[in-house]
Amino acid sequence: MRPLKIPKPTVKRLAIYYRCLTKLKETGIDRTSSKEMADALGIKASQVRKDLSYFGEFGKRGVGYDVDKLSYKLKEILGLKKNWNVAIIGSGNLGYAIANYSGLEKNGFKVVAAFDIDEKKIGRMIIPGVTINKFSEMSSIINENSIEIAILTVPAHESQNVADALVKSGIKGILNFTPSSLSVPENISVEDVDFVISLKSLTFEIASFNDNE
Amino acid sequence: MRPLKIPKPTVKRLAIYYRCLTKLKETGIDRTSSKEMADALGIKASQVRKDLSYFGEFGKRGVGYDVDKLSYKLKEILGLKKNWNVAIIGSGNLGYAIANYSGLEKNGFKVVAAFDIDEKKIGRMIIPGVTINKFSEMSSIINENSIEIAILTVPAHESQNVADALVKSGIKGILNFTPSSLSVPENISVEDVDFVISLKSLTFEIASFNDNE
DNA sequence: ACTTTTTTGTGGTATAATTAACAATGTATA
DNA sequence: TATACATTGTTAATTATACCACAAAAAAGT
Repeated sequence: MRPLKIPKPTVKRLAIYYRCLTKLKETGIDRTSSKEMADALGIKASQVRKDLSYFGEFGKRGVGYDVDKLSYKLKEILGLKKNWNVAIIGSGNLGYAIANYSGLEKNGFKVVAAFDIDEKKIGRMIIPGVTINKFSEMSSIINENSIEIAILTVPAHESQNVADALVKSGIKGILNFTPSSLSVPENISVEDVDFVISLKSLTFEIASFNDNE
Repeated sequence: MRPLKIPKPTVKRLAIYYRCLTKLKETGIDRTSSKEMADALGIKASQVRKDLSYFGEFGKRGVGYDVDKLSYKLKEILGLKKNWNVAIIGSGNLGYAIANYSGLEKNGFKVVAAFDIDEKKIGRMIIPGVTINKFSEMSSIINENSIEIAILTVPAHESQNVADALVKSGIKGILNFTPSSLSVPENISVEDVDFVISLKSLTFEIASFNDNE
């Protein structure tokens, strides 16, 4: 039982600290400080310490943090001590690209199933060893493979229906690449990844910068 | 010259309202309200009104908003009245998937150039009519085609170097798909899209939910 | 042993974002 | 025309997040 309410931005940063520590480890550095990490990430040292303080005391005053130890703690906090089986729902270009992204395996996420509605794609492999299945088999395959996370890359107009089916199949979290706001029960987590929205934030900033010069 | 400081979350939501209005338009609805939009998006009506109020008065009291008019206003605010030329930097799976994503063209973003370091890829087409070029040609091609936005999908260890080159080439904004915090001059906008971080937010939530039950 | 330097963890403060509340305004209708 | 209802724009209140400042602790130097 952990502290009840952790700010969302804090969670995102914890994942970023974890990545930062992994990089330090690779570089052979085994001790760091809140300042060093903060500078590398373009944030304030106090922010780093505050974020960590929600979960315990991981450093030594006057010294800093042991890279290995802090890294392990964050791994634990983020739920990354186990490997996660994920399914790709919608095996178009984007689904394919994500399934083949090396960062997934490297971070403990294993693509163990893929689905599509297109008859032509059924039976093909999305990554070596993982064939694309029909939606009708989704529920059973998700259960048989203990898949807890779905990566949703279907067309927008199908997203809510598919999400409903996923929830019924017992999925715990959805990484939503579709441009729809999904409604799901409150015990199901959804994370939206919407790069068109990000592009438009970009155009807003570029356009207003020009306006203001 | 517009109101100086608009909250970042507001900008993101403006883009979401714009999409919501586009959908309403397609459905043939020509009038809406802050409540209707808010409910569709799972937020509060007062949030919608507050966000819009930074830019003017677009509705009629007692009545609501004209879908067409508000949609046009948001298009204007977001800098979407013009079409934007974008370049794909790094033509791997992800770059390919993004270049071929129909949502880009639909929203006024045109992929007019692509780049890669891999000799085998140079000369191939990333989308019909757009061939992949060497990095060495980046600067001239960006200038000749008035490209203001770069979509960065190179491997992490190259991202800062490439970003520096992009800035030198006169790019205005970078959509950063790499897991690095880029440092750029303050007149350059960067938007990070990092779905591994989002995945880890998911595992955090799923794991802590289990802990707390 | 004492002083200086470093850096953490944290309580309090400042800033930012969201939400509520309501007067102002427009529509519908009896 | 008067009354009830709907919905905006905006100010005020609340909540959330980020930042600062400093005591506590550890190490290093004198």
